Amino acid sequence: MEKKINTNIKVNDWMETLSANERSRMLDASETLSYKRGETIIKQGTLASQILFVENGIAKLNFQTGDRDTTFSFATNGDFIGLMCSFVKKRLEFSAVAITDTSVRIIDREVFENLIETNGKFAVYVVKLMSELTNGVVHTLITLSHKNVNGAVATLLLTLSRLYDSGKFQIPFTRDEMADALGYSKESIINTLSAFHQDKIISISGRNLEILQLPALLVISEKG
Amino acid sequence: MEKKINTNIKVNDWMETLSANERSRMLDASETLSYKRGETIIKQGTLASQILFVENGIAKLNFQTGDRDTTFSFATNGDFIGLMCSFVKKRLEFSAVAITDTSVRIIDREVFENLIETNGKFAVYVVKLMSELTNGVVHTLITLSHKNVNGAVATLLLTLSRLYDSGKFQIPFTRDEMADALGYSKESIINTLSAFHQDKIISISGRNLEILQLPALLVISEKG
DNA sequence: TCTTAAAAATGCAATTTTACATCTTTTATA
DNA sequence: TATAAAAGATGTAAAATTGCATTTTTAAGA
Repeated sequence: MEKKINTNIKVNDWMETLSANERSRMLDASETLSYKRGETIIKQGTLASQILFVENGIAKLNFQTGDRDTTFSFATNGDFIGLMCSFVKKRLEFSAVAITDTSVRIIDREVFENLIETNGKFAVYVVKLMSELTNGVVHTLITLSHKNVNGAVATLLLTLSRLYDSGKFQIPFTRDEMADALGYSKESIINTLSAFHQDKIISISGRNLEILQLPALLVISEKG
Repeated sequence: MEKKINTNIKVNDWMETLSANERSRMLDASETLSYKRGETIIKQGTLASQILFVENGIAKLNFQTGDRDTTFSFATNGDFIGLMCSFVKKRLEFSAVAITDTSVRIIDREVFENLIETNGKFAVYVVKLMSELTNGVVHTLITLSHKNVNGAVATLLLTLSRLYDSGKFQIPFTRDEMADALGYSKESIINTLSAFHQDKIISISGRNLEILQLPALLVISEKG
């Protein structure tokens, strides 16, 4: 397993700041668990006692407010899951749900924090990574709030397409969940998807989606 | 000046993780500058070579996308300005503008990073602080995207009221800037403020605002 | 496989938000 | 203080979005 990790460029990045000894200390304080598509990896409100790392698969990060469950970010191969929000005082304020079958390395937070405390290079790496991640999320959320439904939906579809690395995939959300993630009503989402379908920009049937005209979708995402 | 810092509880918090020696190293690599209301403290696109800390006053954090300038967070006495976004690779992706007369301690990023690298306690403190800040921003932005104009405006007014610690203050935004910060049109903002005024929930004249019915505003902020 | 509940689709009316035109007020500065 | 430019206000029509009612489709469990 360790060998597999080392073949992944994204992983190498942070592993390299750790000594062999530290590396095994972290791995010893961790385990890899597998999650089926749709399974909850970690739930908002639980103690923030673990750091999660995607070895394989895709997870979505949800923020619960009231009765809504809003997806605000994703994590895929080689990403920490919500690292920028993982060091809160008491309880986690986000959930993570597998949107494909996903294997996750679960690292003890105590050990992770101890590495931050004792390995300066690692600490700086983590701080920089968190900064980049936060920047990305803020950028996404603000951009989204200035788009209309078409733009928002197009953007989400493109994001998913990049995650799945394919123009053809199963949408990991109900229309209702997309509505919550994008801040629109369920009907607006449905109408928009239907319109895209009728305009032959996408082909959609239930959750099965295929992007037919990538350029058009890109324009809508930009201008919308 | 140092004495003044130490009387501030919020500041003590992080200063305490530093030794006297480290403290003076950081202070030696810093200077305090004063900004008039409206002055730009740091501009998006400049090299991310400084860490900013508010000694006194209030600053707003803006994110520029296209031609819009969207306020996504604030920093006040004892806060670092946009710490969660300050460690990006190259250039800053946010601006900071003083919204009251503000004195800012400007710390060299090299030195700050060096302290993270060499003082584990400080590193852990910074990581936790960044996590809390990111959580707050994400929460704010998501909540906002699920509100209507009334709710969004009410929420912003309440946030400002808390920052100024008063029910009576000058709005530090043009109506246009509020529109960008909240993701609505200028006219929607103007109409909403006028409606609040007519309903005697607030009293507004130009930028001079007074909250007349705090409970009503709280309800609108919640439900809207 | 059948049954049933959840999800998706659709049409339409109601509501919210925007966009535009116009006018007034404020602010900055010459 | 005069003047121009920016900001604010207002009304109305157009556009976007929501909410509701109803029907169809899909997916899960018995």
